[in-house]
Amino acid sequence: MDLERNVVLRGEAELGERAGRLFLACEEFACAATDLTTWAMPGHRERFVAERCRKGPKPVTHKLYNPAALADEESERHLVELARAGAHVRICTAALPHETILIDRRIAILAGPPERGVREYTVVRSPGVVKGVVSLFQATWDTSIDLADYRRDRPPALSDESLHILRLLAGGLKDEAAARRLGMALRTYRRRVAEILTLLDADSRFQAGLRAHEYGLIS
Amino acid sequence: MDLERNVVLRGEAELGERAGRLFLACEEFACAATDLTTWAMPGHRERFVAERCRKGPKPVTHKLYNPAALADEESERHLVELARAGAHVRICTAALPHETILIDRRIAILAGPPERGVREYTVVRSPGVVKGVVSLFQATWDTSIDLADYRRDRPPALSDESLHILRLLAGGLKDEAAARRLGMALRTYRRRVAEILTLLDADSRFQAGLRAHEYGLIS
DNA sequence: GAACCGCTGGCAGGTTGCTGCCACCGGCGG
DNA sequence: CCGCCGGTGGCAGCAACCTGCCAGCGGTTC
Repeated sequence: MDLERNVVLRGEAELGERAGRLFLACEEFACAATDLTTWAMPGHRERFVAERCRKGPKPVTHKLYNPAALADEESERHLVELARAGAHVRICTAALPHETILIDRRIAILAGPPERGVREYTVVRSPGVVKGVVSLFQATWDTSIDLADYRRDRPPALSDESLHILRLLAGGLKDEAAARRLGMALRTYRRRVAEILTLLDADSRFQAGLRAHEYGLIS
Repeated sequence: MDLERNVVLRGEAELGERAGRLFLACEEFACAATDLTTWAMPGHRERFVAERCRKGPKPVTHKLYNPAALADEESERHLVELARAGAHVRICTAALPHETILIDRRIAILAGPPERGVREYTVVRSPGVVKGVVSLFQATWDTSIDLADYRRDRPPALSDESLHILRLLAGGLKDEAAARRLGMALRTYRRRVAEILTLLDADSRFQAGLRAHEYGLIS
């Protein structure tokens, strides 16, 4: 294979099909993106993740995002769970110039702007180019801040529903009563509570109450 | 019996023996005191309370205390539990001139200053005197503030141990681990936590965490 | 010393909270 | 139409937490 020949893929579907296998058997994985929608690949990503879990040891993973990646509750929780699963996650306040994936420091995938709704992805193997991209990534990484540190100072973005649940918890309601109040099943309510605990980095409900007030989410 | 003849009792023991039965079968009970030590009657009070419970309906109870009555954790918890049991409790910021008990608006017991460690109690039945005392009590009561309102604005007085427990809870430790850390049994630890919840007026640990931070008891 | 008292801690049985599993449903794309 | 996917909710089993009961222990009083 000609390392100097770049391959251009159009759309996430093609990216998933043609480059998917690259994600499976790698030892080092790095990516940079403004938010989580970039590499979403609906219907593909989940399968990759599941398959990679089965395969063996997780790759060392570095993920770099703009603050937009934790603008809403769901995204933020996703990041937190990534970090909890062992990935290194950092937040970069400067706009990320080009969304990028790096695999084993050998392959780079650069995303272009969307054209007529479809984005182009360029797969680069050229050692010279990849080395340059890696070093740029590294520089950006070094000046970025760890997710945990970044999150420590600011309250998580919570949906109205989550805030409502916090108020019910603050009112001392049992799960049973609170769920009824919200017109949802007990199971779902507890799911919500668990998600909130995750966002608040709380190991117990006591801690959650503490943090909630600390962040001014209640009063 | 000559209603105008006052009876003077010396010491709490004599008070308990001679006046104890008065507490048992009353419908209305009111008392005013600076703190909880006043009418402690160690060894007697418990029996009265237990017996009165067995007897029948609780009397309507009004208790008036100085802020000193919630200076320490144990006293405050006692007041909270009184209130929870149905007693009306108010806090009077002015010094209570004379510690007083009123029974069914018919009998007044006034406590004098201690003499050689022993206090004198005067049991008054004179309708004129009692009426006057009742109206004075009523006036003081009216200008005093309900326990719940009084407590709402200020943090409860917590012992060092309780604060330590709060820190452990804030650290997200499980009861098991926290108890071990404190070198106490699980049962005792949970007792402590329950006591703290009572003082914080919390129905759940979430609420407790909230209040703890609200009162600035953590950071 | 004996009786008493408050506190402790073990135990047991209950409630509440947590979570993995799976069936179901509604929306969406093919 | 079908299949897929994300979200929901029932269920079951477990973990955590809550409490009443009681025996034991050390300190106080008589």
